[in-house]
Amino acid sequence: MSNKAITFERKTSEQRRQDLIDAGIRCLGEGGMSSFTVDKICTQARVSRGLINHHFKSKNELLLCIYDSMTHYLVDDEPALSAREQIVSIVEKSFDQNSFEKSNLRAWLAIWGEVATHSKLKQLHENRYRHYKEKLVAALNIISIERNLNLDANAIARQLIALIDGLWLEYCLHSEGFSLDAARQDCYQFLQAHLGGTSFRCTY
Amino acid sequence: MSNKAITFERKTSEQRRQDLIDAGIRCLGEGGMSSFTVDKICTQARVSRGLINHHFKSKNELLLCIYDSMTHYLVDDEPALSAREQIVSIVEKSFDQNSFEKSNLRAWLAIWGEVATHSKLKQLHENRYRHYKEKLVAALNIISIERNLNLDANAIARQLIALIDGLWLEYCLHSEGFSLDAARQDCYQFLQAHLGGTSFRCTY
DNA sequence: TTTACTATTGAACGATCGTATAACAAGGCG
DNA sequence: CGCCTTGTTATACGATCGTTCAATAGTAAA
Repeated sequence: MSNKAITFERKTSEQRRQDLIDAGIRCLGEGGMSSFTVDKICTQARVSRGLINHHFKSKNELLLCIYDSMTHYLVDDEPALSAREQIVSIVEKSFDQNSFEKSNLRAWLAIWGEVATHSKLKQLHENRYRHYKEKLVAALNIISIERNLNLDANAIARQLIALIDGLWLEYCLHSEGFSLDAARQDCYQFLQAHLGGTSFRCTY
Repeated sequence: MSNKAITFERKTSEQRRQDLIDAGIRCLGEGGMSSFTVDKICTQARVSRGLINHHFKSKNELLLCIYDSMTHYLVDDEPALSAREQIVSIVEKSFDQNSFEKSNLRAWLAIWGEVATHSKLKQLHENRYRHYKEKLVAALNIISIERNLNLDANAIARQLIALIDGLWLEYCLHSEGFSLDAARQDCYQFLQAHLGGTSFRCTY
């Protein structure tokens, strides 16, 4: 009975969901939204086609779960950090070796392209973005008060986010002459110019 | 004979190509790459489905022509302008009322998502980008020499492009609290910080 | 008017899309 | 063992995808 031929691998629902999420991200990274296909996702996950609709209500729900999975690392708060450390943490996470990788960036690009269209995805994205930006603005305001700078925290946050996303975009679309360190330095140089001092030149 | 019922409108091949290009851009703007469908494009262009493959070798060739059309305005050189004026021109064009519009941005986003995948589109995009960046670097170098600044023109160009694209992206994905003037000011503030003086604060 | 050419339509094709569903396999529990 | 729940496969379905092609409408030249 233990030698009986096993025709398929059986997993926990949660495990299989994660498999499908990972497979979906890989598909998005390889061929964008046009590769985000039930067929291709299930092939990637080494699973029969019908399985997606067993673990997810629809392909769209899978996409939402994928977005959730991809943004999860941005949400975990570390309240123990100082304002400056929080900002540094955001920059470092953005250009971390793991996340700042071609296929991951392409997956992001594909999702961004859908955000404008899908209302639920848009809503989810706006919530994440708001949380992300508010965190940044709060940290900037603390620094502004600490250093008596009278900053326009909102504008700086907007510019920093734009800079980070723009650097991602540039790296994703034409990586020649690009490096993580250069991107990091671009951000710290920007922060230094606005917040003064050498407190952002450091390596973290 | 002049009163005979006209069953369809006949146009020049060139005119019809442009119609299809415009329709394709509109589709991309409305629903991203998943709305870039022969059916929808032809409906937009008020034309029968078969016509795309008469005027274009394939849907992919249409996409390349669309990219060409969308980037055309970036390529036209105006050698009469000074270095500073060239940079100002780039910023102004980027946040011009016509190009900086939701549906246009969404079309760009959709195309960016495809660039990573399609080799021909990627090649075309890299050429355009190289030309664009070189123009910027050259102008920055001139200013650097004029003002004795010893700039890292390459880094500044990279950052400025990232800032512009990132602002586009932010506006496209969550436009709340965004304005063209704010984006323009962000760019000029950035330039002022690096190039000094008040020469980039001006209105153009 | 005839002829040649091109723009246009509309139907058809095979392929692939997302989803629904029936049949089956595996494991827990009585 | 038999029953029940659930993970999994395989197939089928209608819709839509991009492309091809024969037929038709309009225009310009002969």
